[in-house]
Amino acid sequence: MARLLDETAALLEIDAADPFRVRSYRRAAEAVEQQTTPLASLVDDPKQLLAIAGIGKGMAANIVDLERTGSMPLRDELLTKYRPSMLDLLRLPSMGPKTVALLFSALQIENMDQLETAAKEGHLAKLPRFGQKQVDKLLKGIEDHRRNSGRFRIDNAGETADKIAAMLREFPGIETITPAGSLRRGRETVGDLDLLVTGPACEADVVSAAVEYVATLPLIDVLLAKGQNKVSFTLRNGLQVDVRLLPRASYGAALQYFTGSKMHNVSLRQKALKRGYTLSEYALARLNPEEGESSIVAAATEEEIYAALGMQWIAPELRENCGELEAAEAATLPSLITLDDIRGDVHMHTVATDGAFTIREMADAALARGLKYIAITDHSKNLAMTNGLDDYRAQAHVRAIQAVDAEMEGRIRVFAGIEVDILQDGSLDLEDETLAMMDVVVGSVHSAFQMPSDEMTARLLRAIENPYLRILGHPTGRKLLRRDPYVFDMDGVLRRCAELGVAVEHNAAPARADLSDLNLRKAKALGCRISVNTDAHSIDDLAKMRFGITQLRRAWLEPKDVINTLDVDAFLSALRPRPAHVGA
DNA sequence: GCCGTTTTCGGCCCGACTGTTTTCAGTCG
Repeated sequence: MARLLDETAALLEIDAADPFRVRSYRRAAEAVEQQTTPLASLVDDPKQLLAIAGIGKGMAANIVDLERTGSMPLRDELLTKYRPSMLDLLRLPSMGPKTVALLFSALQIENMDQLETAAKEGHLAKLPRFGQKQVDKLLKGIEDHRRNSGRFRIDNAGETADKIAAMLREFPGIETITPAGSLRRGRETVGDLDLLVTGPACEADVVSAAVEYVATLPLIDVLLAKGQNKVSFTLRNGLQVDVRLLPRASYGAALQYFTGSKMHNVSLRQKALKRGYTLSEYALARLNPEEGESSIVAAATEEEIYAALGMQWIAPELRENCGELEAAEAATLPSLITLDDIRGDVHMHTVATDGAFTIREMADAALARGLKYIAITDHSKNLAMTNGLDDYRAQAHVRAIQAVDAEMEGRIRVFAGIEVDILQDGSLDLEDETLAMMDVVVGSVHSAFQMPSDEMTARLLRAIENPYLRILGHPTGRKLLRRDPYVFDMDGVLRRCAELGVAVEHNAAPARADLSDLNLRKAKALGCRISVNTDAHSIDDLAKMRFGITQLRRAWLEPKDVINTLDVDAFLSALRPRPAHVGA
């Protein structure tokens, strides 16, 4: 529904509608996307729809139509004038609604193939604002779009940011480099990289030399723009990088501004205006300064700016215009979970299956990271390609893990576990006798392609009834940028997990970002015990915990919401109790 | 199309860069 509303906004824009009307459709799309209760249940009660900020009478009617019929009159009408394929064109660089409308009215161009043909055959030249440069840029844009229209994983973008930062630091007088944008906000993926740079070399009178240095970095594939203090370029993998060089005095304002999100900033600026200020990327300033009074109120740090607006400083992960501004005004922001709060990591692999290190090596590495307990959870036999453990090997592996636990002499506890496969019918692929030996049984689905949603739901519901299963591992099976999540009744499964005391795992590895922040909020609301684990296959993977924490923070989670923050004894008793007949 | 300590009309965030417009429109973040 959010996508349909967003498309309608784009079509309205192409139709040259009132820009504020367009914005209201965009706002409604965002509001719809943020809902944690199914819209179907709100449709029958208009009061609940109208209670959502950004949804008024007209939009509520649209939402009811979308829910009941899958479309709405305005969208249908616009689609008789324009084509859905024209929306793809908006993704090309320097292509906005006006240009798309012009191309359609003048040359009947309605998709990317037609645009490419027209560009190559020189038909564009007769249009206003279309010189050779514009045409070249467009052709390059089409090529890039086909090669790489996706976003980039946060860990890969982070590594790239580090690499560029190291090069920038070579320039004398560049001191501080901070990634902003969605990387700083901790989104799972980023569309581009925003790097803010400051230091003596960035002061207004000398900045041009530093700009020149940035614009000639050897890793640049295409230089897109070079301004007084901004350089934009793409890398060979298609990632766009925006570097901004700013004086110290306004660094906080710039950091706030370029961290976003857009909707957070728009709301913040509105609040500033109501207080008689104007906020830009340079400063928070008085609208009408008294004679002889400086207009600048705050600019050097983010803390000053939020404080001057009567707010607590807001962690970047929360800046999505999702209630954080109101909470900051009321001083009721949550004390978000941090990496230091994490004491255990209970999902990892060793050389016994598809890991790269031994039990002892994993334990030593975890100890070095300050963890108090871990669980070794290698694969079970159904994952033959990983050399998965059958009952006999799994039982021997338990004894090997217990031996390492003894070797560690209490410096870190090493629990015996297994990542048991949940089969098609919802049963587990090891005997109860084997599972009974495990401290931590993580149940995971490893094959669910094209399984209907209701079968998948039944499979998970049956699996979590097994009394030995203590953690539902990477529940959605999602692999970011590679695979769609398994589709099932998420609410129903989470609710049953909460009832049974089965913990739900948030897999910290960026490639396996399982529970989106939305689902994490749902899990919390439904009373689930949430466990964050790295699913480490090597000692380096243990560092990925920080990406998991970022997603937890985006879901407004505090230490008490995650069981891995507990001491070892409390952690074990937070898990579903093991069946009584196991004995002492 | 939404919204209200300026409440049913008249506002709605702010600035930089590009290209080719000789004064600024369109795009972008």
